[in-house]
Amino acid sequence: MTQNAGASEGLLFLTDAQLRKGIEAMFFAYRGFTADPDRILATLDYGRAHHRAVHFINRSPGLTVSQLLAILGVTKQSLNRVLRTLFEDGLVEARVGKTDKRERRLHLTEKGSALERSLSDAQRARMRAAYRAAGPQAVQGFRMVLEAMMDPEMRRQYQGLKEGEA
Amino acid sequence: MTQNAGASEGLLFLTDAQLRKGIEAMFFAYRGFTADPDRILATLDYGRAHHRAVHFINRSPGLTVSQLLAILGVTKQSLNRVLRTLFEDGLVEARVGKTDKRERRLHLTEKGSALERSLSDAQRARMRAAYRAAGPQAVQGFRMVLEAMMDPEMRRQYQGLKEGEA
DNA sequence: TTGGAATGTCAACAAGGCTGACGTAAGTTC
DNA sequence: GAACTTACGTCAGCCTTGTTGACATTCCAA
Repeated sequence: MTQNAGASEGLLFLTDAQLRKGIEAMFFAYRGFTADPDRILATLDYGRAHHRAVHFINRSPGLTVSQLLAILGVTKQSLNRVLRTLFEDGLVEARVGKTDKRERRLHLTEKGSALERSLSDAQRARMRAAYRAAGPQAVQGFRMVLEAMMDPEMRRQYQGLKEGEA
Repeated sequence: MTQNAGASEGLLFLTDAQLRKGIEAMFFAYRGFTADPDRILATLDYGRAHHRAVHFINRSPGLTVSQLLAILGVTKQSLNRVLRTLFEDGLVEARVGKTDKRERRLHLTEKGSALERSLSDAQRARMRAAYRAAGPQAVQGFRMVLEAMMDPEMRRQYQGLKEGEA
């Protein structure tokens, strides 16, 4: 079991135990991944749903409600509840679409941007630390495996902004 | 901002855009990660909470309620709701501790094992596919980054069964 | 003009978190 | 042996975030 590598191709290490280890790694790491933003959000009476909305509005300013819906994969009723509080609290504003007036283009206000920054700063700090600890090689692999794990539709969303600036 | 790489050591690639890409990778990949079990669970009227419980009971048969509590990081009331249905449905059984009779050692029944297998088969299949697509190198890195992303306490849980067989 | 798309909204419900309070059995300590 | 603590369960109530179903409005497009 120790190192029965070198079998054929590169499928060697795919024992059930190895795979289970990967599964648990996802589980525990995701907890860490959300822990810092969660702490900030809790003090502000927001939840992860707000975080996600703010994140993607920041990523793609001017996106429409239905685009956001597709990214988040929730029902419009669910999203609307969240968006409403973000409007009310002045974190997000909606501008009527120029060509199609039915659309509501979503943008962060200054206040919304500030929250987004504080959340993503925290999350980036952890990500940065993990990257540093693991090294450049590892980061490549990390991204490759995660990308391969996505549903094709989500992979498209992920690559949407592509290497826009990455 | 474009490519101010090559700075010092290996921190070169840690632009905010790169980090954000990593953050989104986690988000979208986690969705894929849970998608297959979720589908199975839905048909059985169970949820992720049940999955998690079953997973860790399978991993460490005979663990106590408080150990499970520590791993899952939820309140006992919350866990109990889930455990109760698992008892009622005959998926999990509790045996009184030998040395300490206050403890309830948790075990999967045959039925519980069957569910666990069906869930983890699905999840492993996806993990296996992702690993294959990404290659051996990548898997190493994937695990390293995830591990570095965990809270120390969780990392201990993760390493608890350590390379028990991995 | 008519159908469908984009959006919002009301209502009701469920899962799965949480807190607080209380109870019981069984170890542990003095 | 009394008193404290631990392991666990339970009742009650609350919150967030997801769901379905139904219905209304506005506007684009054929």
